[in-house]
Amino acid sequence: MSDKTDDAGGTLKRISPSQPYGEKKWEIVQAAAKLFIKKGSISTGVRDIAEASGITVGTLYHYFRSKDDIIEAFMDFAVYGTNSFLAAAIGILDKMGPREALQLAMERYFEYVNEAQNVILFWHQETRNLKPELRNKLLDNELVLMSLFERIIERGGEAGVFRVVDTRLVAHNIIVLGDMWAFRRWDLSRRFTPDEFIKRQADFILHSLCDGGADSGKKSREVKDKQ
Amino acid sequence: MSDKTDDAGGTLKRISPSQPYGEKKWEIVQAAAKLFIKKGSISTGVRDIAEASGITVGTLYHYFRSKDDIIEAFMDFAVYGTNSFLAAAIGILDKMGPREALQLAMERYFEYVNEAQNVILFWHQETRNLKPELRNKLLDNELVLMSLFERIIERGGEAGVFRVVDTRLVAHNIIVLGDMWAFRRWDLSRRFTPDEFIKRQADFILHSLCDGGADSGKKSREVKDKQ
Amino acid sequence: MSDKTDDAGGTLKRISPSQPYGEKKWEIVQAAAKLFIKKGSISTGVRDIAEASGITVGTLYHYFRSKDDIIEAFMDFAVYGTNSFLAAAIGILDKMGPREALQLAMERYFEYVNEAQNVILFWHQETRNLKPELRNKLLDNELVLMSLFERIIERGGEAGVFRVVDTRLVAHNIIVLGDMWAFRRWDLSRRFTPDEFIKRQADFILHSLCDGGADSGKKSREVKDKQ
Amino acid sequence: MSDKTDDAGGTLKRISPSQPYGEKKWEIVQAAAKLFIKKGSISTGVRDIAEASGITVGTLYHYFRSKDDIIEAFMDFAVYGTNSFLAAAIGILDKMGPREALQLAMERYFEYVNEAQNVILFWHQETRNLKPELRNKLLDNELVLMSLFERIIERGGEAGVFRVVDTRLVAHNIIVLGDMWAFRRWDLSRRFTPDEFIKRQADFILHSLCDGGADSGKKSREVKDKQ
DNA sequence: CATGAATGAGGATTCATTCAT
DNA sequence: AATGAATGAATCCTCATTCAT
Repeated sequence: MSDKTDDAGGTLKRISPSQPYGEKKWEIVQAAAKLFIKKGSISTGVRDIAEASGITVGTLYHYFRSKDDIIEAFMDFAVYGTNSFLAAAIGILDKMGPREALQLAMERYFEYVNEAQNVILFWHQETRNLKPELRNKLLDNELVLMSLFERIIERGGEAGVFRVVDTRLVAHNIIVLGDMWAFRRWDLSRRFTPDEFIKRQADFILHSLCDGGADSGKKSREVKDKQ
Repeated sequence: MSDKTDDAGGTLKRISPSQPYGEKKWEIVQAAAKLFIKKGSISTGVRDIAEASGITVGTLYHYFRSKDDIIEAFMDFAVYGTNSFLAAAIGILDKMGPREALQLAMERYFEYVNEAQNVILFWHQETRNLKPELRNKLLDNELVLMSLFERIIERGGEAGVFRVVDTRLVAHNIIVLGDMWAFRRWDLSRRFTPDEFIKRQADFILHSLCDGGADSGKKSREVKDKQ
Repeated sequence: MSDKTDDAGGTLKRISPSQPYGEKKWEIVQAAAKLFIKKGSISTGVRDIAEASGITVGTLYHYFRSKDDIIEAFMDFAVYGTNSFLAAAIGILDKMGPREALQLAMERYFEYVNEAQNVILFWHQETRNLKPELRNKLLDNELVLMSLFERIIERGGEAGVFRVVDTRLVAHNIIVLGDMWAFRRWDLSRRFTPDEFIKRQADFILHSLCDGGADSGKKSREVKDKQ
Repeated sequence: MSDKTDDAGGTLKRISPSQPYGEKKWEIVQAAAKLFIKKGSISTGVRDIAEASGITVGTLYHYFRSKDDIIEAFMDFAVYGTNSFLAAAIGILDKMGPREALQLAMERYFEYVNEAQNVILFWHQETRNLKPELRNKLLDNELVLMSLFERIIERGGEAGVFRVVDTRLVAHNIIVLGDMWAFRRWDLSRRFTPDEFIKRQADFILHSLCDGGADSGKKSREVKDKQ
C-alpha cells in the first residue's frame, strides 16, 4: 500500500505452496524472469540466465531442456495465477449482485495483475515470440478470463444495473485497464500505490457502466487526496 | 466503416508529402515495417529486409547506417504521426467546450491509432529493445500526448462538466483504450469496424467522466445494434 | 539354420565362462554394444549407456574409467573371439589336407562372424574413431587371422591342390567375404540364412582356388534350392 | 600404375567438367573430404573444414546451408561417379559375351573404386550417420549397380559359361571385392598397384564362376611375379 | 557401491556489418 | 549505386567427466 518503487513486482511471488517446481528450478525461473522483463526473451542469453542464477550453462540444462522450456515455465505462472483467481472468483460472484460482483472481480483481478505484473508485461510484449502451442494456451486462458467479466456485465445489463453496452468490448477494457499497471509502470508506479490504482480504476469503470458510479462516490472520495 | 479485416494497417500510410526520406529509403522502411510487425525487430534480419525490398544487403547499407537506423526511421512515423495529430488538435480544442473537445480529441486519436496501428503495436512490444535515446524520444512524445488529454480533463473538471478524477490516470486510460485497437487486434478486428470501435470507446470513456455520457446517450443508442 | 531375422547377433554371446569381467561390467558392455551398433560410438552418450544399463552416470564411472574404456571392453570381444577361434583352429588344421583345412577354417570363421557380427560391423565402421593403441591391437589381431589363411593357401598351392595365387590377397578376400555378412546385412539377412550364406561363400572361394570347386560340387548342389 | 602410396585417392578427381559446383564450393568439398576420411564426419568440425579451406566459418555457411549439406555434396560424387560408370557400361555389355562382359564391367568398376576410394570408404563407414533420405538415395544407387552385375551373371549362367550360382550373392561379392580396395587400403595399397589389384581380383572372381578362369590362365600368369 | 548435480569446453549455426569490385 | 563474399563474435545446446553426499 505504500511502495511506489519501480521494480515492484520485480520478483515473482510463489503463488502456491504446492508449486510443482524444485527449489532450484524456481530460482532459475525467477532469475530468468527478471532478465526477460529487462531485455526481452530473445536478447536474454542462456548464459545470462545461468550467471544470474549462480550456476553454469551446463547446469542450467540439467534443469531445463531448452530456453523455450524456461520461457514456458515462466509463463505458466500466468496461467496458474489466472486459474487461481478464476477458481476463487467463480461461484462466489454468481451469488452477488452485479455491481458488487463486478467490483469484487475487478479488485481481485487488479491485485493479481499487481502480483504477476512481470508475467503480464512479458505476455503483452512477447506474444509473437512464443511458440504457437504456448501462445494458444495463453490465449485460451485470456478468453476464459474475459468470459468471466462478460457474464457479470451481461447480468448487470439485464438487471438494469448497468448501461446496455457491448459486453465483449467492456470485458476487453477491464482487462486492459488492469494490465496497464504492468505495461505503463514507467509512469504509474511513480504516481500511485497499487491500492490507489486498483480503486481508481474500478471507480473509472463502474462510473462508465452505472451512472452514479460504484457506491455513489464514497470510495472515490476516500482516495482523492493521493500523493 | 466496414472492413474488419485483420491486416488493416498492414502498410504505412505516407503521412505527409514532405517526408524527409528518398523514395528508396521509404520503400525499405515500408518493407521493414511489415517484417518487424510479423516477426519482431530482433528476429527480422537485415537480409530479410533487403530481400523484401528487392535489393541486396550491401545496397541496404548505402541507405541506412545500421539496423537500428532502420528501426529509428520506422519509429519516426510514430512521432511524426502524433505530432501531426497534436499540431492539428491544439488550438482548436481550447476553443471548444470540454466535453466536445474531449470527444473530438479522442476520435482523432483513435483514428490515428487505426492508421498507425502497426507502429503502435511495435512500440508496445519493442520498447525495451530500442536504444535508450530513441526510447526516450518516444516517451517524451507520449507525455506530450498525455498532457493534451490532461488539460482537457482538467478544464472539464474545473467547469463541473466532468467528475473530479485523477487527470493523469484518465489520460493514461484514454490512450490505452485507444491503443488496444492495435494490440488486441486478434479479437477486436473480428468484432468491430474501426468506426464502431472508436464510437464505443469514446462512449465508454465519456460515460465514466460525465454522468449521462457523451451527448446524453444519443450516440450510444445509434450503434447499439452492431453487427 | 532358419532365422533370417535382422537382429541376429543383436546380443553378444558370452563367449567364454572365464570372462574377465564382473557381471555388471558385462551388462553395461552389452547395453553399450546395442547402442554403438545402432548409433555409432560417437553419437552414443554415456548417459544413454547408463540409462540402457539401468544405472546412473555416476555408477557407470565406477565400473569404467572413461567412454573409451567401454569401447575398448566392447572391442575386446573381437580380439577374444578371434583368439578363441584361432586357438581352436591351429593345430587341427595343419593335420588336414589343404582343401579340407581351408573349408573348415572358413566355416568356423564365418560362424564366428555370424556370432559376433555386431563387433565386426563396429570394427569396420569405427576403425578411425578408435585410439591408435586400441586400433593397432586390433590390426595385429587381424594380421594373425590372415596368416592362418595364408598358411593354408600356401600349403595348398605347394601341394598343387590350389591354383597359384597371391596368398595375401586371397586371405584378405576370405575375410572380407565373411565380414560382409555383417556390413551388408541390410540385404543379405533378408535373403539367406547364416548357414546358406556360409556354404555358398565357402563354395565361391573354393571354386576360385581349385577348379572343380570344394568337393566337386556335392555341397553346392545341396543348397541350390534355397529359400 | 605404380604409386602404392597410402593416400592414393587423397583428392577427389573432378569427375566431370560440367560439375554443378562453383570453384569455391568444390574446394570446400575437397577439403572436407580429406577431413571426413581422416576423422569421420562427426569428429570433423565445421571449423576444421573452414580452416582447411582457408576461409572462416561464416564464409563456409555462405556456400553451404549446413554441415549435412557438405556431406551430401561430398556423397553426390559417389552417385555421380557410379552413374557415369553405369551409363558408359550399359548398352555395351549386353552386346558382349557374358565372360567378356563381366570382365569389362568388373575392371571398369574397380577402376572407379580406385578413383573414388575416399567416397567409398566414407560410404562404408558412415552409412549410419547419414540422414535417411540421403542414405536411401545411395542405397538405391547400390541396388542399380548390383543389378548390372546380376544380369551379366544370369546371362552367363543361362549360356552355360558360368556355373549356376546365386546371382544376388555373387553381385554382392563382386562389389565387396572391389570396395575392399578402399577399406583395406592399410595393407593392400602397400602390396599392390591399382592395376595389379584389379587384375587379380577379376581373376579371382572369374575363376570362381567358370572353371578355367578368365582367359584360361593367361592373364593370371602375367602378373604372377609381383613385387 | 550409488547418486545426480555441476562443470565448461566445444558443437553447429546465425547475423550485423564491412569492403573490394 | 550496387553487389555479395567475407568476417567473427555471439547464439543455443551437448556431453564426457568429476565429486560431494
